[in-house]
Amino acid sequence: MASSIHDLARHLNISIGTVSRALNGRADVNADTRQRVLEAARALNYSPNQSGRSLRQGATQSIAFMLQPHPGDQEYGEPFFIPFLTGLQGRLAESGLDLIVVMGAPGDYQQERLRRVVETRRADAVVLAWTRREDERIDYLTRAGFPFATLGRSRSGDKAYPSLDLDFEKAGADAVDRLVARGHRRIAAIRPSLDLNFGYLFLDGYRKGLRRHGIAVDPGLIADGFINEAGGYEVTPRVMRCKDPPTAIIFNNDAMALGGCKALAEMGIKPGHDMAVTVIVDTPLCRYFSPALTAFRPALQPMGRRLAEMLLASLPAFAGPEGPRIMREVWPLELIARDSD
Amino acid sequence: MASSIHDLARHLNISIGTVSRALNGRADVNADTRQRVLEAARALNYSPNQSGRSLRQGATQSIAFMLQPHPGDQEYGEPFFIPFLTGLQGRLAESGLDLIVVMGAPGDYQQERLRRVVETRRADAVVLAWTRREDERIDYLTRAGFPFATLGRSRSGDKAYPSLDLDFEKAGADAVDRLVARGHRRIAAIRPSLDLNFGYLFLDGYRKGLRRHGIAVDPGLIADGFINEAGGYEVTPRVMRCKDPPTAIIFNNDAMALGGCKALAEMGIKPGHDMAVTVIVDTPLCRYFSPALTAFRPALQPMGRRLAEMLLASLPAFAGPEGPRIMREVWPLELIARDSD
DNA sequence: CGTTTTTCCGTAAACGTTTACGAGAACACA
DNA sequence: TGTGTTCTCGTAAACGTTTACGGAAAAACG
Repeated sequence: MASSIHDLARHLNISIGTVSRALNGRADVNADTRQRVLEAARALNYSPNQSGRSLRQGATQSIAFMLQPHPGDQEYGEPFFIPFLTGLQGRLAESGLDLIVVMGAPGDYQQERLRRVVETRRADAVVLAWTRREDERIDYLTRAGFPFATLGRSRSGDKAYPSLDLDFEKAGADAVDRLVARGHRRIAAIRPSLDLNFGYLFLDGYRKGLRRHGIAVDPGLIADGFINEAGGYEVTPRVMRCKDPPTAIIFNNDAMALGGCKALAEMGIKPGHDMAVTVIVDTPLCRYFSPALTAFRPALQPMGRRLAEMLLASLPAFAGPEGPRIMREVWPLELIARDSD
Repeated sequence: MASSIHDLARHLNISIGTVSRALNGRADVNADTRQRVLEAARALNYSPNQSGRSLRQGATQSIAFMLQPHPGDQEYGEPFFIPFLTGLQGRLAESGLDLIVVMGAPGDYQQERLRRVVETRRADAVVLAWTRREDERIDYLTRAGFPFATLGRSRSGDKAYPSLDLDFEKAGADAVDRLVARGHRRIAAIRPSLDLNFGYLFLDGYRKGLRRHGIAVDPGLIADGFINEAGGYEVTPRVMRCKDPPTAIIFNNDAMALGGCKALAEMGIKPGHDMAVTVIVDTPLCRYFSPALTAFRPALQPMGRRLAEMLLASLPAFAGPEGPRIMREVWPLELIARDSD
């Protein structure tokens, strides 16, 4: 079934070396022979065996994205990543690279899968998401000298890898600004309890926003919960039990916001009416929820493209004339005002 | 960086053949030597180079899932697949197989990507979703003799591949039953316009359901639209312009339902009040939409596991003692009654 | 002790590529 | 014609594995 370069060579009565050179566009092959080789390749439906090629070249021509379902995602997962991956794959394909998405089991946080990908050299580089403040994966990859890029930052000092993140800090501050402008002074912040770095960035922005308006930060208005609906449901009552309860809540995650709204509803509090609700990363759920939730939206597909470019620029084999470059970018989130605040 | 089997052999002063046999658990190696090999492998942090192994064995130990963003999915994608993939990967991992998700560009319908995966032998089998009634991918894979399984059926007669599908026919009929029981006689059906097979199955069930109750099928109550929100928005008014308009609509897709509800709202029609709305495949959007949409829910994660099992059973290298078996299953959808009907 | 069997291991080929090297032929130039 | 250069191609090694084969040593058996 599989036609190899040997079949091609035999069919054309030339050596496999010449066939390979012709196929790979090397200079030292007669224009006429190259033509014949290309035609024969088409005719015999030849395409190079990736294993053979990878083995010889020491490169797999593919980039791995580590996709990690959160333990809570029993029924449906993150719609977040699909457009990001679409952008990523689009740019990678332009450079002849395949994108493979490596799934891990929920909750094992990728260490095992990641090691497997790296050690068996299944990909030439990896892309990580859900970066944590202290990220073992980043440490591991740096130690192993394996190329990677991240969607999101970590706290780690060394900046030896490309990364693209959203400006959660600014979004947090902007959300506060907006709420203050609408008359709120008691503003709560609810974020994921995991070590996810964006949770810290968000909180920094939230605090900065409050300070800008001379509002004291009340620890009673800040709460952490598991990053899903149940987490939001569980933790929202906590800030409501504050002696001086909030009139507005900023949720750092859409699922948590939905859980929070459910809790509020059970307390007889109506979002958009008795309580202003803002969520930091917009998803379709925010748009369709009732009331539609005011949210900050990322440009996912362009981000995917951009991170691919940054990764490529950091790889010697793909970097331009100036050689490998490491870039870090922070992209803005766009406020989508809706009905919940 | 990468320690090879040669390093191991040199370090232990034995031949690479023995090392390989020890690692692969073959019988003809001394228990003592095996022990030493395993320890050394641990110590030197050895793991086999996948390219070398694949080349020699002619198998990559990985299964590809073709993930295809629809052209309409600009901002967010299908949350549908993540739990399915979680189940799939979980079962595959138990057999030592990696799951790689191959992304394609939106709209090219996988032909190119699929060919690439198959011809460069990047995976040992593939899993397809979004099966069409006449599916070129299935034809191609059958012709190429490449192992695969599908989530969904196609019309094609030969059943030489494992497939798992949802019982859209029964769901369509059940939806009609339920609506009739609630007093509706004018029931519309809106489904995707692409050749997606589930659209046909759904419509068959819908018709069967109507007939069961002696209701004539009115072509004016059936409409096709693009499988996204815009499609639902565009096509819903069409059935409303029917001379005897429907009092209920069954949508074959969540996004189309949301677009349809938007169109209804603009006509001053309130789902759950002036119009019963049912959607065939439930997603979180259905749950959070207002009114919450009555929907039929699939058991995605178990389906993923099961399809993995079926695929494995069809592969000679993994089939049990009875040899390769081809299975086809159709799973029920569970009715989740909510507020929209 | 001789013979057969078993246990264990080394040798080497093979998987499908790419590529360094060298060599023959053609060509240019004097 | 002799020499140097350029084109073009074949040869063979290498990438890291697995595995068929054979052989030496040990064990079993008479």
